[in-house]
Amino acid sequence: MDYSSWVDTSLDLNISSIRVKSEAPVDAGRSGMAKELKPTFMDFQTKPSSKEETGALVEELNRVGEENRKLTEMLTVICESYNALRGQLMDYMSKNGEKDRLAPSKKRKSESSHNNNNNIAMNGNSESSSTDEESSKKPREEIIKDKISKAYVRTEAGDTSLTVKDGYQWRKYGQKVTRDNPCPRAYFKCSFAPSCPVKKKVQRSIDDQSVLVATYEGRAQSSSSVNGGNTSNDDKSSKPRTDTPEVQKFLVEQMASSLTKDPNFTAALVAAISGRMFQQNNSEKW
DNA sequence: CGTGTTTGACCGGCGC
DNA sequence: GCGCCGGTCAAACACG
Repeated sequence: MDYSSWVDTSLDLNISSIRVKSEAPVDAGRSGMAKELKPTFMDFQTKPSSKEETGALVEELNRVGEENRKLTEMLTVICESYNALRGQLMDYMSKNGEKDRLAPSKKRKSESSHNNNNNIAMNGNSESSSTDEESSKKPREEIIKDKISKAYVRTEAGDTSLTVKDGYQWRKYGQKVTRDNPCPRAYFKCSFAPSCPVKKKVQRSIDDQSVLVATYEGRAQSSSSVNGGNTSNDDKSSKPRTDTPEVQKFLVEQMASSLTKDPNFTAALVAAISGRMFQQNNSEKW
């Protein structure tokens, strides 16, 4: 999936002060970043007084703080957009789910009945799939509460691991070869909190083995854990409390954490900031 | 040494 | 009741 096509990665950050020291003209058409940064570097060669230095550091601190604040705001917006998009997707899936439910299933009786129960209980929210083979031995009330959704993740060729990077922490507790798929199925528990009931199953698609099918089960308990791994199991009747500031903050922190750990994101961020600096330098000059 | 993974054993539901 | 099957447990192991 190409996320770059979804999100405009150009950052409107407050980085203008970075270029304050760079007064030397730069040939934007021909010079690269190394050339461009050279005047800034040279300026640091001249020794400022300690007062000036402190002022510069304070200014830098303020600038970084402002960047941090803007990034946080951006993440909040992204989070909200994500939730809105997910809602639309769920609506769409629920419409399609109606059709799927009418189709007869070759699965075992308990599984098909269970799926129907879930579809009803979840307002058609589960990602309906003819290959859905969820089985549950949970008490009735848990079945009603639990949500099941699927995610399809394409992996690189040669990647034999059953790891789906979804930004959450999982602990593998089992692996099993199932009857209808020669590829082993891995079982994960949410490791965010010991009491978190969310589980995940990951198995390669029997049709396309480069695709991992991740099945999310259950939902985080609202009291004991804020949101450990409930990635997409909410529905209209029981939306996650993303509207509370605490959860908003937690979600933002989670996303920031997972993003900053991603080298691709940091590289993109650096590129975006560099590009922005480059642009602003040019626009100031011209 | 703490944490996460692996893997065989075990358990419970279901069909026959 | 028995066997099959999916799911879970927990001891052993690997790793940083």
